[in-house]
Amino acid sequence: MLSKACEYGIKATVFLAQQSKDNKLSNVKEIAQAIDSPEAFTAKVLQQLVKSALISSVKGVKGGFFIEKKTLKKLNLLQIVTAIDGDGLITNCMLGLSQCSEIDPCPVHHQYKSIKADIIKMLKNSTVESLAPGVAQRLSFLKN
Amino acid sequence: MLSKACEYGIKATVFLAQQSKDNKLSNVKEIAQAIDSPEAFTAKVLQQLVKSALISSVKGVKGGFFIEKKTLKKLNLLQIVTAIDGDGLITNCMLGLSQCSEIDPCPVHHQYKSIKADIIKMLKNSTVESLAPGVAQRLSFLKN
DNA sequence: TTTAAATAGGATAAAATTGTCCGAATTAAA
DNA sequence: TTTAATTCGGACAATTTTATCCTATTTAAA
Repeated sequence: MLSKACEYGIKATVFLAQQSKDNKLSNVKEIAQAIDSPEAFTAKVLQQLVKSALISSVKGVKGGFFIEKKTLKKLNLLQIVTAIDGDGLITNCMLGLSQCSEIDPCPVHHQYKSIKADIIKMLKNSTVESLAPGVAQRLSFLKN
Repeated sequence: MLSKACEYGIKATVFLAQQSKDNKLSNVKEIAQAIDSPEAFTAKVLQQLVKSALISSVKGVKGGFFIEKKTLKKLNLLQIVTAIDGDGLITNCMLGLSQCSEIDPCPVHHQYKSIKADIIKMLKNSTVESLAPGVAQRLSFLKN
């Protein structure tokens, strides 16, 4: 469903949402530890998210990553997924047909349509701000 | 969501369901053409499905693949997905946590739960026998 | 001004997935 | 009985994804 890069990206961003509420910066090492991910690979993913302007970074000593207050209000998982994995989740046919549509559907097009809509709705409704408190209160987890 | 191998496996099986109703065998070349897939790779997938006993094969001249009448009645997409991709779709957490459960959930566990259930239900309800007629009548397609 | 901590970015490596090739075994038909 | 069409199985190759490493750049603080 989601690539590893995307999984890390989501977890990192939810972690950052937590920290950013307290105006804290987090560096790659802290983030990778918090979400139990490979440090260097996570760094690449974070760079991608910075380039996509979903998160922000400060270079140099005492630098790190954070999410702008303004961004925090609106940032949802669909934005992260799209930034990292592209829009395949939205556009791809379940059976991989390059042209699968209402008119020329694959055999499961109609059944899959509503599921895909639910996935997108779920991702869009999941703002990182709404997910962060659960993690802070240890009601949900970013690692085992 | 599904691997390429799995996509080919599903399409091949739906095609075979069609042919098997007329007691026709199909060889790899025919199948690969019908579903627009790489021949040698498709052969591997078909071998996997034979080993899993979801489809059958006849070796030698005039040989090929087919689905037993008995099997045809019950064969659904979940069986094919599980045979090729394993049970990851059923067991995996959306964020890749190795231990994600009702008690120790990831941040999207509860939201994803019902979607996952819908996907599984959809796959289980999609028997190849139910999908084949649409393809035969050109109401749905296995390739563009 | 020097040092050290941090992000940025490029090159490379490892692993997984996707895809190809070839020879062995099987079997219908010439 | 030979031939040719076919599945089967192993080895290999290409591509993509995942992951690591190293150097450059930035910048706060000693």
